[in-house]
Amino acid sequence: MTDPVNENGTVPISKKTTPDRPAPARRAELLATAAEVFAEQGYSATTVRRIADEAGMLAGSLYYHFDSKESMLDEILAGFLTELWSGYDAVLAAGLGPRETVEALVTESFREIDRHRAAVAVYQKESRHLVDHPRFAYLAESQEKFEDMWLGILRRGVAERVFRADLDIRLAYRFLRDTVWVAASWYRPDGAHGPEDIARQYLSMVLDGIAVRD
Amino acid sequence: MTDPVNENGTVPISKKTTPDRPAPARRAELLATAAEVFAEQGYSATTVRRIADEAGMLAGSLYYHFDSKESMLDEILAGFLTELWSGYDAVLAAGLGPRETVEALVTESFREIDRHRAAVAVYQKESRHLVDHPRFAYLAESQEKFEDMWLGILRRGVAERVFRADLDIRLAYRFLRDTVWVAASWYRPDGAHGPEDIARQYLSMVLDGIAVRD
Amino acid sequence: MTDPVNENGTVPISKKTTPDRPAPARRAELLATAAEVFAEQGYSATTVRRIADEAGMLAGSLYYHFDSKESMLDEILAGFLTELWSGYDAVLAAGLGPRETVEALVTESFREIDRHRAAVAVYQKESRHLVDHPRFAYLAESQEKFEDMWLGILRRGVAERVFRADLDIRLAYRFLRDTVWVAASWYRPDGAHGPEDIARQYLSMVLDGIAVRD
Amino acid sequence: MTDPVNENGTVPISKKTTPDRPAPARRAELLATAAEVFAEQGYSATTVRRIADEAGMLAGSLYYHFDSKESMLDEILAGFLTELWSGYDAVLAAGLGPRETVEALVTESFREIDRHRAAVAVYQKESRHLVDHPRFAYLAESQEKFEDMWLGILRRGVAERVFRADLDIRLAYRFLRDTVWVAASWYRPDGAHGPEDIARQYLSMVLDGIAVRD
DNA sequence: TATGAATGAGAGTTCATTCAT
DNA sequence: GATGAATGAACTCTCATTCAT
Repeated sequence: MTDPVNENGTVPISKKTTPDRPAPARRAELLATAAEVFAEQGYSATTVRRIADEAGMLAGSLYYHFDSKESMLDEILAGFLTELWSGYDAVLAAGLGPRETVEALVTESFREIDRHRAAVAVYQKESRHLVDHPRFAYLAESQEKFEDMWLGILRRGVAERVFRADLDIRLAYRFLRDTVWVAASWYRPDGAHGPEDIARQYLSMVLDGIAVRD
Repeated sequence: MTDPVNENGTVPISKKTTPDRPAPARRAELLATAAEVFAEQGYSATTVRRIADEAGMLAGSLYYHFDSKESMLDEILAGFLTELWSGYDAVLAAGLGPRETVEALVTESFREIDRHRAAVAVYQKESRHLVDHPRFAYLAESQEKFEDMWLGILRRGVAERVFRADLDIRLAYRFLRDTVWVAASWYRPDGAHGPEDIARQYLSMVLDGIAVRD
Repeated sequence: MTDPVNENGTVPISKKTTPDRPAPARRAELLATAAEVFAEQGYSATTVRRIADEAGMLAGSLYYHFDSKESMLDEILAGFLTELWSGYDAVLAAGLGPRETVEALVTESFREIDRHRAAVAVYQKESRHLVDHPRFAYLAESQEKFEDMWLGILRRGVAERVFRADLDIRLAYRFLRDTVWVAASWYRPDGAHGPEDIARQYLSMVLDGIAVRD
Repeated sequence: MTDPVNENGTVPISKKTTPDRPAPARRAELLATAAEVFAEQGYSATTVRRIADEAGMLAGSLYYHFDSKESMLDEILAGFLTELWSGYDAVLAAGLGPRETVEALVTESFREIDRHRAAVAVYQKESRHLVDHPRFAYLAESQEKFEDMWLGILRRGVAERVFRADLDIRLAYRFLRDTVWVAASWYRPDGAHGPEDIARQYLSMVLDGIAVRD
């Protein structure tokens, strides 16, 4: 399992009291463990002791690595968003047409689910009631950026007669957004088909529907 | 084993402090309040004091009406499922074709979201990690019934050449299931269009896709 | 089962806010019920609701009859002591010899256990940590009187060569005192032998020992 | 089924938070403190705060060492019984005559009262209503063993013409049993005479009575 | 780096008690 | 006389967090 946090510095806000020096590898492991437990039980229902158990240490020992339970959540979410947007930005920079952009973004999303399922699931579950919390202001920023991105693509698609003109754009946006991310709740990377496979099938349903064409 | 929830919402809760007859109105109010708070903050992050505040009473007073915080959750979820299945069963009994059945079920789901948004949101958020809990065994039963129902309809639809033959049935099932229910997280009943409206647009996307037809 | 409280007025201290008028019979029943439950579970572990359940009413309804849970305990203990001392005083007034007085007192004690087993058991269990409580000052008074009485009898018995001269009087006092009252914990009035029977056998052991005489 | 308590005081408690090895000393101190308070006020009337106060810590801190208030009680009682039976078994193994066995058992009992007065007092006060509780099933087992032991000795003593033939064996058993243990309620180890002293005097009364011989 | 032991705030829950009806 | 609903204080217990070792 790889590390959900990237090279440090791009992680927004998280004030770090713990020294920069000691083993970033251990941190990463611990964050992965925490994400897994958060995903399974929910952030609030997860005890710091449970995470420690899973990591083979005592609860207090986690505080050598992290300021608080909340800062673990922070790092997990920020790491996820940083990585996700780095992928999205690359897609957007490619200057594809609306349909191809949708395809690339959805595929990119499934790849992220594949790589960091737990982090995505945590984001799915917790982001809604975290947006009001000052520390997690970047969630609201990201969501706004997300919304702008999708609405823009959809509008362009409609304008270019690639997407249906009778769509309620905002509804279609929510449909797309949710449809992709809830997959994090059931996706298991050891499945038969990889993320690109699943993305292809999802896109087929989303773009062309499940009904046969007359 | 059949569903442990019975007719009309009064679910078989283990110990009931109050008899069946008196003041089901107050109970219902309190459950609605609890559902609202659970939906907003998550079950675990919700304090019983918060629910009581919202209901204009003291925390301890809730225990005149309910055994525990958990039993409130239980009643909310069981009540929701009871009502949902009563709607679904009526649809299934109507003997419609696959496409019409899908349309009716999705519409019915949005009606349920419209009537009991909070309960649906709670179900969305909490059911995953509750299935292992013996008390909530009926969740697993319901989910199985749900899956069987949808897989059956999809298979029949494919057989009758109403749905596309190239679908991964299990994937399509998850797609349909999640797509509908996540709407509970953003739907607000005071919106411009009612549940039937939204159902119609969702169905249009799901059945025919968002892309223009060639 | 007869009433453990006697004609009112001899009951020490208990301030009564509830009217003197209404049905003293019902009070008596309720006190008997309370004593039974206190005896079984201990005063502290007994909930007022449990007493009410046993009496076929709701917890709040008890407060029509009594000021508080404590005042129930008060009436039970005071009633018991009043009755006990009325019996003891009669014995003491008879002017018997030491051995005969011991026999009469022990017999009287077993009669009290027979009549009001629950009250006696409550006294056994609770009196120790109640003596410091101002409301129950009469317990300390009674115990002092009790001690004086027994020590006097024993000393007289030794002086009159009725009791063994090598006895540690204080130890013998405790021995006699405890020996009798703990019987309340196992005595059941429906047993084969009545209180006089048991008293006789106890006395035989206490006075003459269990070993055969050389 | 044999007694669930094993050799040397470490009783099979269900869930233990702390491993067996470290700091059994602190546990023991805390248990002694708890036993003292339980003995004084009764288990139910004792708050966990009070125990913590007495131990110089905060209430919550107790839960680092013990699962619950109940598990403290459990350890106290099980520890007491373990030690008691280890003493009793040694006596029984010695193969003494009935009178000498009674003397040795009573002496052993007073030694136990001397060493663990609080635990014995707790046992005295609480065991009666705990026997129904599954967790404390070993109390019932111990009581049965106790009864069998005493009845056996008494019967043998009668058969061997050491004890009086006219005794009601069951009554004599209760007499012996209660007579010894209630001493825990007043015994203070700092008294003039040690446990053997008191045992000797008790035995003298029990075996030969308090009356002078004809 | 990690542990063992503790803190302190706050959670869910209980329960004696009150009171309008 | 009794009920139904609520209060408010206190209780057991949990848990994130701290810190000397």
